[in-house]
Amino acid sequence: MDTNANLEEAIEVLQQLGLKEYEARCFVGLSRLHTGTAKQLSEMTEVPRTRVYDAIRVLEAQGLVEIQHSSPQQFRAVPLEEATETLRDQYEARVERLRDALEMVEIVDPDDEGPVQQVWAMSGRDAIENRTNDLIGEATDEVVLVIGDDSLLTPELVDALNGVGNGVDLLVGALTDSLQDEIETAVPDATTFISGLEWLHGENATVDDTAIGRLLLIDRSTILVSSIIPDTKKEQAIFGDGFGNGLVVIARRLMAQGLLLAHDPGP
Amino acid sequence: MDTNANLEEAIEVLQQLGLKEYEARCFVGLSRLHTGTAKQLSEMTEVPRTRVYDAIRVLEAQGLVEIQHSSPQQFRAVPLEEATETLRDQYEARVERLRDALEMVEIVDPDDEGPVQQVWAMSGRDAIENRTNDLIGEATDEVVLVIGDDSLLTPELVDALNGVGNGVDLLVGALTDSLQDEIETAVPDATTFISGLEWLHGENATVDDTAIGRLLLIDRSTILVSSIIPDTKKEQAIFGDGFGNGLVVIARRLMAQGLLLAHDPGP
DNA sequence: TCGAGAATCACTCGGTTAATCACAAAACAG
DNA sequence: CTGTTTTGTGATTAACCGAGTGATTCTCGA
Repeated sequence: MDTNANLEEAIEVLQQLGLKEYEARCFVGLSRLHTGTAKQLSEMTEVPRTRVYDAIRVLEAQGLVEIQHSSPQQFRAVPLEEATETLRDQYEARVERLRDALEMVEIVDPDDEGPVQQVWAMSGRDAIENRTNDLIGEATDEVVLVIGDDSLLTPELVDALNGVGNGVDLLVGALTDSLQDEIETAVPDATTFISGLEWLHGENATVDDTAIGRLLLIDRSTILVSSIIPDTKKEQAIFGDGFGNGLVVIARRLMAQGLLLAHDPGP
Repeated sequence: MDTNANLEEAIEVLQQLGLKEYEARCFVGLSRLHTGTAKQLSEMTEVPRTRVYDAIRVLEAQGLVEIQHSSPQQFRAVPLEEATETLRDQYEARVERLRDALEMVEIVDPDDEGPVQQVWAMSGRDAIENRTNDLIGEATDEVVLVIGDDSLLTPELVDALNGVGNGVDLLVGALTDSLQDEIETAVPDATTFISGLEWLHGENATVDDTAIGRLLLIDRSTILVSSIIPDTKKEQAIFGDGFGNGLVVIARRLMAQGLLLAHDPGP
């Protein structure tokens, strides 16, 4: 059995969550021992015995393990559900504190407003998805969206699409029939189409090894284009704002040539 | 105005969330600048100018800032709501991964079951609260709960109390009339009382500067007692399991003397 | 009382981060 | 076009923190 990979995975994630290596190792060690002494833990987790105590103390302070003050001391991990819930609580509290602190502060000097020709770059799947959904929520006239990968059609995206105002046209393109079907059932109000942009496919990728992930055009004045690096699966996006923006102009031209299959705005 | 404290708070929390000092400083700097160059940021945040670029790159990769690739480069922070949402997503994903990995692994050797005389120590408000709620959910006969501090009566606790099975007696004690009233309206099924344990009050604290936070007795065989260090507000608890447990025995004796005002189980 | 294991403390080593410097490239003024 | 300033990158040094190890004190059972 490959339980070992899971062990390493757990240790790694715990470190990402802020634990030190010894602490992480001790916690997963206890998770499978259910109850153990420093000696047992040390043997199982390869943590020097003398350091087990420090690690456990930290874990105890975080509410992840319990200590029995006998001799020898006994340790045991909190049940998994409790542990994850506790971690979650911790995090929520932190994010909340951050929000409050920054809200109190965001009052700043509104300096000059730079040129309108702005193209911003951002990356990270979650961040791009959040931005996408936000933008859709702010649309007042039209949303054109092309989805380049099935995994991008998340419940949150569906919610955002279904939540647009009444007068907003929804044009959603997909690359495959099956994805188009999915969209049609999930977002009944949307006009769907199969994208004419064959270059969205990874198979047709040119020299640069990237595939288009999303293409979003809001009210013909804001655009977001994301690409996905096939190797790392990382998503990165560029984001243009303003009617006169170069990117936006290009997008409009694409539409005019029928590539995005938009209908002309009526008289 | 004391906006400075908020700045520091934000920086500190961001570091707890895994960012380095420079990254945190740059992010809060951008949060109040809304858009700025490396130079501006450097002056405002005391981050060496030449290091701003690295920090920003990391932030960009995490989806917290956007970069405009002009010269000079312009940076701007993602809107606060998006940022917190992104951080939340990140964290949720991690906790999820942890849960999955540990679930695959928790199959372990069920060693010997030690003595029944077990007293475990744990600390951390969230962890203790989670344990409290779990224990209440597992009660089959009786729940005796004394709440020593108003702030401990959380919505989750109320849910747990209202969610117990039908045959379970609920006895909830408070220290003040007002708290008792709160409990009565929030948990109609509970029999409430004013605790006769005056020593729960912080005012009456003895030499050791601690006040009792919660006292929980489940089915007369499991007990949890928590105390709150007045200085640090940290909560710590001891937790005893098993009918023959010394702690539990003490608790039952307290009840027999009427201090916990339990009714005797009928014939 | 004594010895063996248990627990704590004090220290070294190595890697990471904070901080500074040197330099190349780009923008800008004249 | 040229020299100067600003911007961006890379290399280098210094301070810090965590991983690993040994010495010391404590606890328990014989």
